[in-house]
Amino acid sequence: MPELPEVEVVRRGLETWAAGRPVSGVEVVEPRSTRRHDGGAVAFESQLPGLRLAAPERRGKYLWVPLAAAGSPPDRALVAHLGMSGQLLVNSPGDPDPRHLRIRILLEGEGEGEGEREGEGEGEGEGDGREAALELRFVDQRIFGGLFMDALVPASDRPDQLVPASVAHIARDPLDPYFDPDAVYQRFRRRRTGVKRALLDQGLVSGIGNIYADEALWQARLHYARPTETLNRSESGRLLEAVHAVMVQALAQGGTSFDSLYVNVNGESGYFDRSLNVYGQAGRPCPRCAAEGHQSPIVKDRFMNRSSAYCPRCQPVPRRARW
DNA sequence: CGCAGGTCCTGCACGC
DNA sequence: TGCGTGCAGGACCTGC
Repeated sequence: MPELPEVEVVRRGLETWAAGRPVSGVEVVEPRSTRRHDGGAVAFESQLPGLRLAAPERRGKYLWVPLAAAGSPPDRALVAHLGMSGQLLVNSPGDPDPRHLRIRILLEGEGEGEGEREGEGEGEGEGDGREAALELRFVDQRIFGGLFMDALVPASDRPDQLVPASVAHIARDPLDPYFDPDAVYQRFRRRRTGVKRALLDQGLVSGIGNIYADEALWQARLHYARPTETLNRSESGRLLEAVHAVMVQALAQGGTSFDSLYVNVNGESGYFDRSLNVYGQAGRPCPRCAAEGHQSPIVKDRFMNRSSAYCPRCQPVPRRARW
């Protein structure tokens, strides 16, 4: 499941392979994957070609590529959300289609102005690959994700920054240079909900999904049902630092190479195999308690239609709880 | 058949 | 009464 670190890996891959290229063609294979585009698949296919991709940006789990018409600065963006199972892949146009291909976007080579096509450029020319056409593919088994275009508007807190209108309600994430932990703490105090709900609310802090929420809560030794208004400043700070640490670690381990013609987004980063302390670990001993000589198996609860894993010993249920 | 979960949408309960 | 806001839960979707 792509969370912030996985999306950041995709952003970097796009920056390397796609930025600077003009779109020369679009095929929407699955219309539901463009359901958030105004006008749907037909409009998407007709509006995107001819625009040039600028440097990709990200906020939380949202990724966007500013789009510019020839001779103009970007005023809109191609927005991507990977949902539960989305991938963005960069391929050569002739490569065989993957199983759940939903959208393909043909990108011209860099540098060349007009579409110079000379036979199949399959094995010829080569160079550094910058001149060859590429195919950007959106692959998504469950169709929770999608691609759409949207106007760029000034960010509410920093009018010099542009964000897609549909992303304006998403809070800054813990890796954002302008992320403000104290402002989040103030909002925790005003809320009347449990801390895990708050962590998953993308309008409060963005980029956190179910897996990293559980991991960060474990790291900060907080139970998921702890009422946010009872957190003190140091607990809030500890929690947000834990979220940051979990994301940085995942990025370091999941940021596998994208020096091949393949943008890695499969969500199977090494992080999932090696570093999970509670998520998916039900029944196994809590690593922290084990290190202290105690045997304390991880518990899995059903909660807000999701699983929540925690250690009952070092993350005890609070006296007052908000589920 | 139930489970996996990110986001949008709906509806409810407030307070003014 | 009406409106805005905050919060909770369901719908969406497919493969195992």
